[in-house]
Amino acid sequence: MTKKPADPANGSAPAARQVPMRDFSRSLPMSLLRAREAVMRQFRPSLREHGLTEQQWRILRALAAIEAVEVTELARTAFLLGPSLSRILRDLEARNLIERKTAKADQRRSMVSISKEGVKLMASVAPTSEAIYAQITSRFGARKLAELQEMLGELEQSLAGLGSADDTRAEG
Amino acid sequence: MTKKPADPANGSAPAARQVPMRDFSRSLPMSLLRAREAVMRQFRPSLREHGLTEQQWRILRALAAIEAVEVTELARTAFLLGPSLSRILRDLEARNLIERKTAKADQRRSMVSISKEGVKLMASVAPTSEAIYAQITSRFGARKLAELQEMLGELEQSLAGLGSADDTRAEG
DNA sequence: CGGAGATACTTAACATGTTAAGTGAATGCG
DNA sequence: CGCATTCACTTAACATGTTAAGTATCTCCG
Repeated sequence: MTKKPADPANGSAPAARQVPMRDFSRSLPMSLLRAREAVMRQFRPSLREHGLTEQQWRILRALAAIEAVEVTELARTAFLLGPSLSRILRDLEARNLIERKTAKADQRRSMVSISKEGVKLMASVAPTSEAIYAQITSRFGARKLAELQEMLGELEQSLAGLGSADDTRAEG
Repeated sequence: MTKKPADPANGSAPAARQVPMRDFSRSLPMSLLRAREAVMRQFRPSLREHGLTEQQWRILRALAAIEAVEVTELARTAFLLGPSLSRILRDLEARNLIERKTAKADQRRSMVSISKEGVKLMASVAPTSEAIYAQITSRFGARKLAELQEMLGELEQSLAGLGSADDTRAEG
């Protein structure tokens, strides 16, 4: 902030092209990000109408399939970090969409389950969500979709255990 | 919050399995999220050592290839929303990693470029970054990687123009 | 020329991502 | 038993994602 030259013809001219790298727009992380965004863009409006975020929806879906889970396992299932999950559960509980009980055997654990209201909300969202998914499948092709997911799974596998030894994140 | 029953044998018992849906852990968004996370986990530690976040690194890389860009085009290139970019540019400018000049012809536009310091930082990060990318490529297979990215691109294409007509997001 | 509308950002507000630290409860071991 | 360690979460702090609103500038048409 010492100076703010308005004259383009001086020493502070852009220092571009000095660090050759791959075209980052074609990097794997970018490809994955763009693809995921393209997919999520289809779902967000519908979720939004029901007052749900993508992550809240993930949690409800994870809970709908089971009786109750510990927070830690829910984090693994919904692929959320502990702190995010903690906040979201607090909000979902305030909205009476989920219920929490401390485990009898281990006072540290808290068992989370979906409430009747939560089930009702899910029931109202699920049809649209399934329809959108079906449309995506039909657009892209069911076979190609299966192939893609197969490759994504392989990618995940091939990188498992490469990062730092301590995986803070939720992964099976 | 009217009641908080501790007794499991009552009407508030978990209401699971009442909304049949696909196993969400196998949904496309989750597959993409997990795959991307597996990839990014490889890069984050290195970036972190250099005091950069993933997004800051994207911006620097986008800037390294050109003389200067408008903020809006940079958003498109780095695939960031305007508000995110606005904040990050403020911080990167404070750290003297980028420079900004108001465009002469149009006072609304601001031209962004990487600074000499920014170039130096990039030069110190790039080797590790490239090495990690090479390792990922080798682990997964160069051919498969190309295939995967091809499919991701096709997925993106097949969904283009499906969402709401007004695409706020940065996309070509 | 002048003001309505469009543009290019920026700010604001709220939710999540990410890492580190904190808290209370369980475990293991001397 | 006593206490250090581990465990299951929660809080805190900072950065980004996401949508809406605000600001300054520019365009264009009457």
